[in-house]
Amino acid sequence: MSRAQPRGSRQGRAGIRDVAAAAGVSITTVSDALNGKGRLPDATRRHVREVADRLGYRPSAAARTLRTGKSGLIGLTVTTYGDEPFTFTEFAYFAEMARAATSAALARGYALVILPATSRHDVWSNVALDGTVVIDPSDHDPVVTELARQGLPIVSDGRPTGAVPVTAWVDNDHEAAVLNLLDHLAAAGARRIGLLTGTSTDTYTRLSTSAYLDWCERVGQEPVYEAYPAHDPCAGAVAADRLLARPDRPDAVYGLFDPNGTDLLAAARRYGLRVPDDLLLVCCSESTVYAATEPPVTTLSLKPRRIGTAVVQLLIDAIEGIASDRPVEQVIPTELIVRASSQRRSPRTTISPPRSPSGQ
Amino acid sequence: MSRAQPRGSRQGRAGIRDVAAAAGVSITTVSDALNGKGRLPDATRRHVREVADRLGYRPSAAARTLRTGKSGLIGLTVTTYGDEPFTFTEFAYFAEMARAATSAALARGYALVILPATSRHDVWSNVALDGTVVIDPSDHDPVVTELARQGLPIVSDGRPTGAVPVTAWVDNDHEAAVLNLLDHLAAAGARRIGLLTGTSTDTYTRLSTSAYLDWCERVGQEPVYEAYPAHDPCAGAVAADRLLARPDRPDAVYGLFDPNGTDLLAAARRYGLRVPDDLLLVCCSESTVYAATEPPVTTLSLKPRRIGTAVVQLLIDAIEGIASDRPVEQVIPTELIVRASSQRRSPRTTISPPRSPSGQ
DNA sequence: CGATCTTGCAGAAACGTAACTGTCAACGCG
DNA sequence: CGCGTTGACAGTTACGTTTCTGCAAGATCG
Repeated sequence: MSRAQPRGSRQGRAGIRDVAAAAGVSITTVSDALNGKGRLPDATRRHVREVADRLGYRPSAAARTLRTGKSGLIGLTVTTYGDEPFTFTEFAYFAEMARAATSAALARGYALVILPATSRHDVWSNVALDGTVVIDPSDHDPVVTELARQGLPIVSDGRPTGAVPVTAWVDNDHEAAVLNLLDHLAAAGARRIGLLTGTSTDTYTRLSTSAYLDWCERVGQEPVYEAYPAHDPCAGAVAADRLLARPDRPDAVYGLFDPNGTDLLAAARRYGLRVPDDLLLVCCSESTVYAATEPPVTTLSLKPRRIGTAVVQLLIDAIEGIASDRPVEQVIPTELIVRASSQRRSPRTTISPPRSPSGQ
Repeated sequence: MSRAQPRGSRQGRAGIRDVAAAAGVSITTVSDALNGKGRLPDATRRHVREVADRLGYRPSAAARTLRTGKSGLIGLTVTTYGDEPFTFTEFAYFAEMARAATSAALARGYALVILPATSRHDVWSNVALDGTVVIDPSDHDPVVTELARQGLPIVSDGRPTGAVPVTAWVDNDHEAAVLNLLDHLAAAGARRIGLLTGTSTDTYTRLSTSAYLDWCERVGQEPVYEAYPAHDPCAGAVAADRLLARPDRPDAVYGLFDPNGTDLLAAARRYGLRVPDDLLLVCCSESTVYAATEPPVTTLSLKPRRIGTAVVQLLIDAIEGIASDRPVEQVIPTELIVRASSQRRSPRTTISPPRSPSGQ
């Protein structure tokens, strides 16, 4: 008894052995009582729990992680375009997605760590992760490669290209979404549909653009598009202007990125084009501002909340070794929220009461 | 796939003792060589480093955290309104702030963990934090109290009210910002300024509203305001409509929340009010869409990037015990971005009678 | 030339927890 | 009455680091 004396470390927080001493039991009993593990009478369990509460005992997360090999942390990696750690343009999408992902992780007892793909390696290796969500991984992302080499589960938002070794992925059917959207515009009377796209090579931009080109070829329309670096908001306004200034000006435009809607509206005003009478408009956005613009703009929603939730569920299933019935390759349907900007005959009166945005 | 098993005969990844064995040195030497700690000749350092690389050795973050007591993780706590883990309305602000915070943390070797204030306690105690950023802590936030009891540094975005024990805080001078903004509107010709505010009791809403009331009393104007639950985007549109439907309709409005600008623009159109001729408009927003609306809307920016950076710098200073010269209570200036919506002389209007009270 | 100092490294003690392996009494059973 | 069984714990080891202490061998010095 005198041998196992609690050292003079009264300074720090109460440890498990302080609780054991105060409760008059062994460390094992405390651990079992608090974790509901061993076979103990309820009286002992209650007693230990009460003493632990009284001492304000909190188990050390580091020690638990070291012992069990599970940290309860999952990484959220964001691809980067500029020198900033996050994507700027897709941020409404990312924000919603991250929000849903955090929510879903939390519900299962995990926390999310934000880790830009370009971050220094020492930061990555300094945090114990149980797995990672990767948003739109590039072809030979060194971070993903390294994580896979460590044997960590990886789930990506966006289907992986090339040899990216992911455990599972979730994505929209971008091609189908674009084709459907272009058909919608054509049905509304568009004769020549233009595209506002990006110069980067991420999957979303690439698939959407090639779907547009395919569609053009199918219906025999000459492609009319402008590409700009999507991370630069000013470049988007300039590109919108350029698109409407072309001699072969389109009578309908689809913008791939969130701010394209307002930029195109502004450009249309500058050229005296009425929307939707002279120009039909659709853009991909998760923002609710397009419900209240003049006119309201039809948007394509990628359902980031569903994606964020699905990605996290798949990842945690993989971490916990659960043989879930969820498919490891999930395609989330998109939603076209049709508003006045893509309908030739607008039924809206100017005095209609505000409507709640559909979706969700 | 990659089953390059070093001769350590250990099942998992290579540990420090595998490196030591492979390099023919002791564990101490490996640790010192990799961390640049002890006194070793460069030859040994290089050799150890090379062997570690060859084995793909990554030190265990959990073990390091357990030993050193530092995890390199800082929490980012977000107050919650609804059942979702994040604030919805202030999300543009939050997104920018979180982005800057992540960036700043990363630059100093730390990573950010997103932890909603309402999360279950076991998640909080399951992650080893070195400190926490708290956004707009409420009066007796149990999470903050618990973290403070553990002796963790806490820095808040928004000055703490009551007895919230924070190490430091960063905030805007909301009162000054609102007063300045109202003066700006009055100088532009506003006779009766309305306010679109929230029903929640967070510091931002409270301070801004009381500043508005103070200003009204000072200049002798009857307050004209509508309050709505800020987390509900639909309620915002309704409240904007109500505000302009009042018999004592204001000729200028300040909206406290991000979507108020587009909602007010839409409401003004419904009532046939021209902006800025019949109605001056300002809203608090970090969004760039207001540069491209019709007309462009004057916005108040709270400078979330500066706040996020400042908060993280203060927190890491406190964690590392650096006696920095930074003040522990920082006030970040706001910026009023003046656009057409708050200026009476508009180049586009040709024959507008000044202030015709009712539209149509 | 012995005493002291430096250099270069090895041994071992923590860090706080979870889990495996005893131990000891009470108990049922043939 | 002997014997396996079970309940209720205690002892101890291992997780993978960092770091404090120790200890030879060579360098320096009075």
